[in-house]
Amino acid sequence: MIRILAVAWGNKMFKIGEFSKLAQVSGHLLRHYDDIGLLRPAAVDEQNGYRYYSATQLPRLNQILALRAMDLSLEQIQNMLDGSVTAEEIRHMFTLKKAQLEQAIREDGQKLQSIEARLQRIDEADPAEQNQEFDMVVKSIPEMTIVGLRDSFHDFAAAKRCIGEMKHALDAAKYEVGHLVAILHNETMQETGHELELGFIVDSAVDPLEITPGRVAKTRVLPAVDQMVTAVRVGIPSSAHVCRNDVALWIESNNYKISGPGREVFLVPPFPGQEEKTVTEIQYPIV
Amino acid sequence: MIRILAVAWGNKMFKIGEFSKLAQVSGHLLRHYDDIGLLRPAAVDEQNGYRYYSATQLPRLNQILALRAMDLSLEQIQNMLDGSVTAEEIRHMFTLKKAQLEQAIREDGQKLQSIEARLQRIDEADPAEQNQEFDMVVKSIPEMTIVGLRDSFHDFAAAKRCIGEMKHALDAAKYEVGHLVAILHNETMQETGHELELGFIVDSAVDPLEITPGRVAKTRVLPAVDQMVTAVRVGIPSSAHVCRNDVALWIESNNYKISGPGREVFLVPPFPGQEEKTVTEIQYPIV
DNA sequence: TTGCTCCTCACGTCACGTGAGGTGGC
DNA sequence: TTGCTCCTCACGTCACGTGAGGTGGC
Repeated sequence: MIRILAVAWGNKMFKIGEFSKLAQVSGHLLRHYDDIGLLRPAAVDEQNGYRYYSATQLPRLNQILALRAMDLSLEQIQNMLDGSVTAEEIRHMFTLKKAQLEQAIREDGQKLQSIEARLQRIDEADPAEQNQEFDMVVKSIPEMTIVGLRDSFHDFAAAKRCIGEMKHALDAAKYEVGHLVAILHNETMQETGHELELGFIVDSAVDPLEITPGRVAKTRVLPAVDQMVTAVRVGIPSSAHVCRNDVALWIESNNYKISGPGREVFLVPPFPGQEEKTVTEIQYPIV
Repeated sequence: MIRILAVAWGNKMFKIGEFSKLAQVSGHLLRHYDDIGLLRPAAVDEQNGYRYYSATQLPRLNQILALRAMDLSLEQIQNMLDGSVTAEEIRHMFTLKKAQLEQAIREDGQKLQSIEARLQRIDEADPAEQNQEFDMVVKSIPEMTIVGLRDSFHDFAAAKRCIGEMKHALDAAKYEVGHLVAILHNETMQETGHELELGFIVDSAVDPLEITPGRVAKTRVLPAVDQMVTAVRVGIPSSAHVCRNDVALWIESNNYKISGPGREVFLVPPFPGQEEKTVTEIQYPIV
């Protein structure tokens, strides 16, 4: 009697529903693993296609689940269990996955910080003034070449005049130029006495060009920046400091630090009567 | 001349390629956002379907990118920018996302720990003995009812005898029973003097049943366990302590703590001559 | 006989990336 | 004219979940 039971138990096969309950997984998962060859049932009824699993397959299923819980792909798991990769390769897979997880955690931490900063600003903001949001985007900016000059400008009008003269001279010399870029070389964001570098983006170096007596526009290569906070605003240029303040605030509350001079790229430059249509991208390199 | 330029600039439209370079995104992303209505081009050529974007659309694109960088779905972003959700709902979305990110970070931290533990074991292991791996899976176990008894057993044979008697009595009483469960009530994993609870899983409560004079099997409800480490092994029961050691090691190196008595579920019970086919699931509740 | 379980498609998920195959613009 | 850019499908990604529609087993 006992012996009969023993044999029955020893060969006991589970239908997919029973086995899935044993292992706490869905039947669909088991069918999926069968489809991709990750865990084949111990037996399949030829007639009706029923899958039969043995309890001795539980360790393998658990192995799969354990590796999956470490975020390995099913393909990686399959290779590991098939023994088609060496122990050294397995070690490498784990090391790689470890690095990926560390990266993911860092990135999620960043996201978390921006959300926290955002929530704080929502709570602080006067509900009446649902302020025009300047959303910051961090991106990397490649190296670019500009032709221009660096000088100290007493006020905004002086800079504007210089830009006009420079554009005029460049047009006269038949140079094809791109966007106007202003680089803010004074650390403090004060209203007057700006130390600015003004230039136009060009494809390749050009010869120095005298704008007015004593003022010469030269080619300079702006270095690539790996992490640049970026905000685009539409509006008159003289109100730009408001946006710059927002950028500074954002940088602070997202735990970054400014690592170099800021730039302003005039995507749509200011023109008489159309100043409010000016489109500027404010950029600050950060770490 | 300048005025003409001004008008030209003010209306300047970018083809998708130019605009995508400005914003540092792929053309495909822009087409996708057009398709789902998230960012429609300022103009579309009826003839050839060319998309034309204005620089004034950059702020919106940047908003999208900024929100996307916080892991919000495009659908959520669309609702936020359309103003079809209230400020309060927006706050809620951020709060929810914050919680999700915190959760993800915790989970990734766990995964990281299991991988680190695994790497350490790979490095420590004797390369000769590519040891039979017992992979641990953490899952939650629902409440279950068993009929059985608790006693102190001097050795394994005594427990085995008791199980046989119990099964016999249950069969005689025509009770349908499921798997055999052993609950290990002594903290130290010593070899002798086990304080054990032995029982069979049943669907519902049964009347107390006298097994041998003085020994009565009673119904008891095992509490559900939220986090249970689980390992399945195939092999003779008397070597189970090896696996239990592995479980303990795993628990320790994954920074968990045992929070209650361990269980052993005999998925395929030991039978004479078939002991090596025994399948056991070892379970320990953890926090 | 009646549920219950099992089966095999086939589509949906999420935010695009990667071609295929073709046309318009300078 | 020749590249270059643009267009619209359509499929792939990853690990299943969710039915649809039908059959076998006790």
